[in-house]
Amino acid sequence: MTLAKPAFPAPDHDHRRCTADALAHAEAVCEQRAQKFTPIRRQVLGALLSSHRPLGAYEVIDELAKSMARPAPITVYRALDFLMANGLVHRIESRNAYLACAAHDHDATSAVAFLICERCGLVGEISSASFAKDLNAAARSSGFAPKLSVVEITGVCAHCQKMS
Amino acid sequence: MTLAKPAFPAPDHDHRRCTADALAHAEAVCEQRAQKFTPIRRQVLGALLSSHRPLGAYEVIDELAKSMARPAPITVYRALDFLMANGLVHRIESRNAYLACAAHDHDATSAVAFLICERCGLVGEISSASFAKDLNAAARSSGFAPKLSVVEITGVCAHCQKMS
DNA sequence: AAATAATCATAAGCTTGCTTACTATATCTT
DNA sequence: AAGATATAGTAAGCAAGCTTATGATTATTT
Repeated sequence: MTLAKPAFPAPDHDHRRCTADALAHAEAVCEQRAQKFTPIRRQVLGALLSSHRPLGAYEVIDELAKSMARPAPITVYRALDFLMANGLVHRIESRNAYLACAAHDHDATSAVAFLICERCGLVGEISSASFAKDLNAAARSSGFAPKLSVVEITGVCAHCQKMS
Repeated sequence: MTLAKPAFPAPDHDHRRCTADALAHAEAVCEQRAQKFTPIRRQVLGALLSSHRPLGAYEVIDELAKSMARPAPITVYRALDFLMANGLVHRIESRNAYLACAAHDHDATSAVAFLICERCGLVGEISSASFAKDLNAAARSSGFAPKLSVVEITGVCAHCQKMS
């Protein structure tokens, strides 16, 4: 069992830096692929990066409205589509919400599992090659050819456990 | 790796019986818990059992409308809540849809993974103790206390693979 | 029989997620 | 400079998921 990262956003982490890193990473990815990291795209990613919580599309709109003219839904959806296509944003299916990708290293193909804290709402990513293998093996054993896996685990994060 | 069941609904399975079994099981569960298996609850479960596809709430309404006065959304939601609370129906988060539980044997706590065929739309359940263990272990290794896992795997079922 | 609790019906409405259609602007290519 | 392409803005709207509020029924308890 090999875990990629500490996974869950610690309450005392350097969020300033974490945001800056993510934006820098996004820039790098876009440049590398000759994709344009336009102002709205940057702003939408910025909105998502402002917390480690998944935001619904309308929450993103609200967030952006604080610093610019309220964007139309379509504008935000286009940006979200772009960011997802480039692996910079994940969609959390169980919430119909979007989350800035925190793991700047996982390849697009490997399965990612999300840890969603039901207390604070923060979400961590774990990308364990081992459970993905097991999962796919279990699926295949009944003749099923797996493509895309959604793994979302709700529970209580380490920090919130201490608080109780 | 121990699989509980063949998992995916075969195209030629005895659906008549499969429906009857599920209804009988629901009746038994409700009686055992002194819960009332009322007509609407039965009908909603029946609607879901009519296919092995997850149905949205409004699809359930449409289905029921065929054999009775069109029920209001609230009526269906109440029945769905009841059925889910008693483990007779699952919610497929990635589809905002509901599925009659096909595995009448898994305990409420054990993780269930859904196999969703993107061709025929049918959904199978696998309840593998082994991957659940791995999943939980991976989560716990970062101090996270997992409660509810959503595992939804999209792909192509054995039957649809043969058809291509 | 009366009171309590559970269930269901009726009616209305809100929110969110997402789309279609069209125009304008910027960027890149030739 | 002209045309093509990608991106974004404007305006409008739809559909689905779900809720609130209230009153009627039915069952259960006392």
